[in-house]
Amino acid sequence: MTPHHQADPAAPSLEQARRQIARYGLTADPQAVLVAARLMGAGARIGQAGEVHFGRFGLSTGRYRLLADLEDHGGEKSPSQLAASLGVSRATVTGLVDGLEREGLVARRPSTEDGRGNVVILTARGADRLRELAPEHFARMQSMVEGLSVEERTVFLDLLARIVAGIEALTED
Amino acid sequence: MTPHHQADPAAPSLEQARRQIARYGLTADPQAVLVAARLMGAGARIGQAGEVHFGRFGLSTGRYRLLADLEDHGGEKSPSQLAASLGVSRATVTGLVDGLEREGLVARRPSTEDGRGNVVILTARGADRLRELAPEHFARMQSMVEGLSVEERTVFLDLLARIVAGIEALTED
DNA sequence: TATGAATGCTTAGGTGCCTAACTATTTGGA
DNA sequence: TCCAAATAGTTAGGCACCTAAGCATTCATA
Repeated sequence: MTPHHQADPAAPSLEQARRQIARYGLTADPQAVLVAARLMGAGARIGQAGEVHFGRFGLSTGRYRLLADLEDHGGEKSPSQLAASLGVSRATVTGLVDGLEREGLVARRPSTEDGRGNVVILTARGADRLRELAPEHFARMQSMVEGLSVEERTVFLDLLARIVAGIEALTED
Repeated sequence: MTPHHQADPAAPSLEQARRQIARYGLTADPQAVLVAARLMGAGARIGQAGEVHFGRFGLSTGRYRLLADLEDHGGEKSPSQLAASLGVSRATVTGLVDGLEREGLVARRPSTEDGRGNVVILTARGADRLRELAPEHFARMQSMVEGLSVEERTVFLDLLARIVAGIEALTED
């Protein structure tokens, strides 16, 4: 490793934050900005790693979440409900269901109660897929946070929740 | 708020984690799995919020990062260098530069040293854009983490770095 | 010196996510 | 009762990201 090796793009330095703030004569706290920047970088990293992880099982993060949510609800749910519980738009659910249906992991049935509505059901093949990936999935999830003790994980959960609550500062107004 | 209001999709519960693990007779630690799941959810949330945030200034997260990186290096850098420091593929840089060039925020010039290479330069318009968005950008970044004290932020940075180091557990092998 | 390997960038095609607009159906109020 | 508003789902178009494959140019070496 040379003294000038490439810095981790997900981990901007405090110096960098200080420099950026100074350039425009602002008064923001460099440490606070650094935390925000690191979190954004970590978020991107985690997202990409998640796609690789679920890709092993022929799924994506979105498709896995839809499948798991379906299983958690007796294997049957409307697209609108799925959109609400996954926190994505209905259009995204349409796309996810299209892909999962193509692979036979879910199926669409017209709703018996509402002529406008559909119901997405988990097929046997879909349930199988979830069962097959579970051991490796949970093992890897667990090893990801193995660098922290139980106490540290508790602290982390608390701090993370409080920052997540602050995310709306980015979007509000 | 009703007693059965929709749970935050980014915040799965410990109960949910326990249930999923139990369903397949596994022995994973529910708390560890919860931390991993919450982090993945937070990552997605932050990513979306970032797009909204930068969208205010006619940019995206990727385009902002490219612009800021360019400014940090004297306003001139090759696509390959940009890809390395942003942590994305060269193909992605091509797309980002295409968009930024269309809006006149950067320009492409052939490299004088390497006939194969380009140099991306920050235009005056691009530097203006960065200067205009800086006050609001840093203010919002700061408010995002305002729920934490300085000491808590330090702890958070440490814990986050150690979990980020564990991300490769999701991808390795 | 000539040629194959490495490098720089773009293109093509895929996925996920979004918003906005469109169709079909249901619901509710004048 | 009837018609407008709300709701369910899809489609269309956009952006960011990826990998793989394609050119062009430069480098290294036989």
